[in-house]
Amino acid sequence: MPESHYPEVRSLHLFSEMEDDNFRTLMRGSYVQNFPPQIDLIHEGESSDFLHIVLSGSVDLYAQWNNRETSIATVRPISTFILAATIRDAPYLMSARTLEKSGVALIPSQDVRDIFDIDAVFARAIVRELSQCYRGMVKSHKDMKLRTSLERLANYLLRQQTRAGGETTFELPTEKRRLASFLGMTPENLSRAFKGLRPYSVAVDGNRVTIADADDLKTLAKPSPLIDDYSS
Amino acid sequence: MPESHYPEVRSLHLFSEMEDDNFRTLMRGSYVQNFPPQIDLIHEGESSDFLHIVLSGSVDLYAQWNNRETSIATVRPISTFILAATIRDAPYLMSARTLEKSGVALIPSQDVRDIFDIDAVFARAIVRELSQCYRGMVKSHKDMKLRTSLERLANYLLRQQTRAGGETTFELPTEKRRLASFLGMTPENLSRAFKGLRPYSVAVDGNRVTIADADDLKTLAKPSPLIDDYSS
DNA sequence: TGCTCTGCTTGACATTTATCAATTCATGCG
DNA sequence: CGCATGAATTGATAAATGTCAAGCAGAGCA
Repeated sequence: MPESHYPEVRSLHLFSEMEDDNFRTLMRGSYVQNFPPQIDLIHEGESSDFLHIVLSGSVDLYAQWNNRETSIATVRPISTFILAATIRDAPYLMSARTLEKSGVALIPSQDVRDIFDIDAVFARAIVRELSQCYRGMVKSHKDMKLRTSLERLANYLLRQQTRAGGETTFELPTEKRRLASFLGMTPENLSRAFKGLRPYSVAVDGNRVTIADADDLKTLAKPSPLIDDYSS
Repeated sequence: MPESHYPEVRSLHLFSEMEDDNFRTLMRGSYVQNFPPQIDLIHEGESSDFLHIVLSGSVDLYAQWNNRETSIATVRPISTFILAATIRDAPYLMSARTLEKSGVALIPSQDVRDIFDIDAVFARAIVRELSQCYRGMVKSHKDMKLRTSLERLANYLLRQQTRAGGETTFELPTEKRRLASFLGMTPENLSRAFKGLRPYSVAVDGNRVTIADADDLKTLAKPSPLIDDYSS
């Protein structure tokens, strides 16, 4: 990997505190690649040869079974993905594809495991990252099992509004078909769900969403930090 | 905690390799308690004061939202739960209640974090445990999003059969109402789903399930190691 | 034995969600 | 500009799932 990329990788929680020698060892074996949109980076079931880091663009994590497919998460810069598979040296449970033109760093899994064994600071950082991922997954699971699709959409919109700094109007960061898959519904149903939110002051025009009265929407959505706050 | 319990706790992957001094420090601050059935041990939203270890009996992890409740996992001896909350010093995302009379060890979270910071072997063991939990959660999530309730039940039964050593007939380890909640359906629907599996050689009598022809059932269930193999 | 409790099952019905087909809409391109 | 493409929407319908109410069955107990 060219040294010009070191600072941005180093700025990740995962790498920011570790020994410089170990960091440089990790980087030396790695490389950065640019991918066009819609390229499969990894596929579930494969063995995990590299830890991946999204440096630019965005990557969709998804899974398939019996000819069905579902989107599980979107990874945005700068974060890692499939850390758990790398650590356990186990097969990927999810596939990953670029959503747009994206830069991805690849660090050999074996190097990660080696450094993990000798750098306690790095190991602790991994624990923090993993526990965050775990809790995120628990929250998604609760969202899925406890809410109807309309409620999931309502809460999703409120989260996006927060991400957009609380603006009344904001852009959906993703295609609607993919959003539907992420929310566990069909594109047709997502369309209807948007209409179903109109009585709660939600208006949609293309990718532009307006929530005129967030408090009104919250009476339906009933957001909870134990499901919707992805920062804790 | 009485020293008589040390060996069984020590036998956990999480503790088996760590420094003896550190292990004893952890144990000294801990205690063991016996609980009757249906006792709430922790409740979601509370701060995580203790890492819990199930020594005997069984514990249900569940979550609530808006007056709805769903069962997320069952913890059986000897395993820990809510490790991620302990490590992050964050609120519990799930509640836990005893399903039967159960013995539980409680280790102060602050002690776990302290030892975690000074014992690299322990930190690594935590990583392994956490990554296992994470992958388990991903699998549950895929199960939920990619399969119908009938398919989830079919695969659940095949997993239970494996757990029971592959016997044609085995016992459900849990109440049907809780199984329904775990599988993300109502008890009524679970009843109907069992009937729906009769053409696939599944017979139910109370808690006793017979799968006459597992291959037949598999044509419906299409089990996949990337969803159903909880050991990897 | 009968009683009571609780969980399970069943049936009728309502709601939610998916599927299929057709149409509209936006976008890029020759 | 017109056309082709793929996404989004809409309507009609079907399938899956939930809800409500009633009945059934087994466990514990007097």
